[in-house]
Amino acid sequence: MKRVKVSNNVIRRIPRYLRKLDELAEAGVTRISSFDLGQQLGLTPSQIRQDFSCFGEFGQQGYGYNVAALREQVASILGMDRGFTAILIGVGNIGRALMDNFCFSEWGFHLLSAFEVNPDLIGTELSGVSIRSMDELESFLAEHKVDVAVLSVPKEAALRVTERLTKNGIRAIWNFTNVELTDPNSSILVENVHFSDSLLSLSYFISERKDEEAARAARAERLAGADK
Amino acid sequence: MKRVKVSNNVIRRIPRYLRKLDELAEAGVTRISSFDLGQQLGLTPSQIRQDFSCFGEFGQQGYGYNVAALREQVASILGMDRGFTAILIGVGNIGRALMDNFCFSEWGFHLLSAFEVNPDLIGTELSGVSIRSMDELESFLAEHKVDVAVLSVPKEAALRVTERLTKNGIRAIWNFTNVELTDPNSSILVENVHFSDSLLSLSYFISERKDEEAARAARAERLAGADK
DNA sequence: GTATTTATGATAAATTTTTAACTGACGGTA
DNA sequence: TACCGTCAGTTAAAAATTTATCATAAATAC
Repeated sequence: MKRVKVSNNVIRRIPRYLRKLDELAEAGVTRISSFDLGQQLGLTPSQIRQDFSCFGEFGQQGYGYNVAALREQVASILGMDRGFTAILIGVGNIGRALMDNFCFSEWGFHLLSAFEVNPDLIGTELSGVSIRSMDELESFLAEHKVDVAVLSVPKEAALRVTERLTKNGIRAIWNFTNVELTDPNSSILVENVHFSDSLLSLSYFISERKDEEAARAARAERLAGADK
Repeated sequence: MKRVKVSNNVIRRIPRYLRKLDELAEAGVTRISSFDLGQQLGLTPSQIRQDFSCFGEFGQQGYGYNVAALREQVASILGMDRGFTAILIGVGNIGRALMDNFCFSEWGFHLLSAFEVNPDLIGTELSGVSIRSMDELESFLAEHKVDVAVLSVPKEAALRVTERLTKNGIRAIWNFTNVELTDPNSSILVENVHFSDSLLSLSYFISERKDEEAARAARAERLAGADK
């Protein structure tokens, strides 16, 4: 597969393509043009063709894209076929929700184990994944190749645990804590799921809309006043 | 406050500023320059000044920004002082995690109630928030001004619930289901928290890094071969 | 079998976003 | 109180991203 330097914006769109393609396949759609795909995702056909062209030529002139074939290409671009492994740290509410509801294998990941400090949980299983003591973390990492650590510990523990992880070979963290782990001069990959950032963005957009509506109302008011 | 059309990229950075400013305040820092703030966030000073200039003049030449004052400005930009209200639909794992761990009020939101179909949960409380039957949804919405619906129902229910919500006046959804709700020709604001998208982006970056390392190793190999 | 339509991939243009440069206000200091 | 250095806000330049255009290949219709 072609692998030139691809912009961040493109990469953030690829998972959306995957999701849409799965949806199309399920609906029995076998081919789709960049135009129709764009319609469904709110993107221009140009952008879609440009995005895919970063990785190769997956379409056919006069036909469009084969849904199943493109889906496989996209999955491969994202590394879903590489058998990445993960461990989860912190079986609190979020950790449990992930273990219970989030199907790691559906996205190409293998969740090897979870780690906890709560003695009531240690030794038990959740969705077929064993929960180990945090004391076993280092030895486990020494024995297994782990690509990603899912960090779902309380805020206070985040930095301390991160240090233990990186000291023992972890080079990618999926971060559910509200702590900014991203260290500019570190080679650790950190992917943040900051709930608060997301909600605050939404809060901004709602505010913006309310302001616009208020301004529109005020204009209408003035106009009505000038009329009489 | 100034409110020109601000790009999406800017808006996505504002919550990060808020988080960092809170962190600085907690550490006792009272003033900060765009240069230092940039250092800590991995952004250029220019970009930070440019971002804030979309909304007004919050700094002082020769001094920098007052951390506490800027924090309040940023909070106001995001609408945190507007007293937005929310309800939560679906007290499954994710819903429970949000009610338990996510402090809505910390971000200016008031979580009025949750809604569930499971009879065991209906009538109970979680973190001081009452759980009502889904049957009461319409009447509740008729009686309360609700700005945001937090959608944490199973995938299958997502579209059906969304329709009920929008039919009853909900105009903003914080979506935790893995369903693409965003309808291009709708005025409903949807903010998605797609775990899978996030993980797959990380998966891409890990793949990219592995490929680079493999390529580097191969080059070194060839060089060593040419040497002898 | 030929013409016509469809729709890609490549290239070019337009737009947006980011970065750099500049001006001048303010604070610190002697 | 006058000087110097700092640093915000603004303007301009550069870079990146998105959109439009075009040439052409494949599919479909006749």
